[in-house]
Amino acid sequence: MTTRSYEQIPCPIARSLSVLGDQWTLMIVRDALMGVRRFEGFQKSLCLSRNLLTQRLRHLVDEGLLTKEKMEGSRRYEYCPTQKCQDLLGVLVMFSEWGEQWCPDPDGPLVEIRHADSGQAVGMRPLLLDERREVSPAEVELIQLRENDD
Amino acid sequence: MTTRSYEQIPCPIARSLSVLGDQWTLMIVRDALMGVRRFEGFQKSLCLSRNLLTQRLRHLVDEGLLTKEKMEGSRRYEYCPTQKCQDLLGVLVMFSEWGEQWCPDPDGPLVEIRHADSGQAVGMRPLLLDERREVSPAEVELIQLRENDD
DNA sequence: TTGATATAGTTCAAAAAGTGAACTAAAAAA
DNA sequence: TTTTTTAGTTCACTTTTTGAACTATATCAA
Repeated sequence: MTTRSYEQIPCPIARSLSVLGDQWTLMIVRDALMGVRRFEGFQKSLCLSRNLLTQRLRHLVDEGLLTKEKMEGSRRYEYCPTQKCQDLLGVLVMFSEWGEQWCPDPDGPLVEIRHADSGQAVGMRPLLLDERREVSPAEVELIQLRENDD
Repeated sequence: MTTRSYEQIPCPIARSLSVLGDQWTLMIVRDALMGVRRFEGFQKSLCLSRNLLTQRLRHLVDEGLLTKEKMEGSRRYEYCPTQKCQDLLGVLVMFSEWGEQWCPDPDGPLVEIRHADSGQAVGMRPLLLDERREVSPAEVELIQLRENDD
């Protein structure tokens, strides 16, 4: 299902996409990071077929992005995002920024990225990691260090 | 092909993924941003079937992420990333950072994100947009403003 | 100019994956 | 206790993807 040819390509982007790069996984992660916890919640939010949802949730649990935990005071389970999953927030924020810019919703933004404490607007911006100084996205390069030797 | 049920979900992440969220599109974008320009280049780099590559390149041209341009001094064409495509660099950087952190390559990083002028390491970090101040990713929230009413 | 090779696709059959609807079993609510 | 909700499973059907072979230009080399 989510194990592709490009899993072999020695590149962190390829490795990420071999875990996340199918049609539904990132949408499930999105829901999980917005607070959805249960099977029916994901299914109603995304309208994907129930057997696929079963597969995808299992995949996310196997990959350590969700844990299936017994709910307190109940015998039912809920799917909780792990740190590995929460660390995808930046990816989703970038998708959101790109979507707002290049395929805007006529009714205005639906999702907001905010600073939890202050409620201020937050964006992901390129920063020189040692100086902690912001630079223009146009000055950022993606460079492949070695050749893929397979 | 890349037109999904969640295209209807009024969310910029969903809209982005309805354009980019299939198995190969983001890998083609990755290649394009690393300098690949031609059909055989993408095909050899990614080892995807040629007919799918044809479809995906057409899709990317239709969506305005690549242009098919005549090469100077030749009658052949090349696929060049547009600004819309270059604006996906931040998405790829986030995938790369996540991949390095959570599925590291035993042989060390293969892709580097650098400041073009100085060669310094760059990362995408959450910034309060008005103050231009960096905040912790843990303090960033993704909030859905309205309900999806379909 | 000719022949060889490289490039950019197309075509098609087989395999894999996704969809949608119906069904099941346990848990929770009335 | 009966009903409803939840969390799946099953299965037939459709769509996508794969892989291999084929085609038609374009470029190169002699």
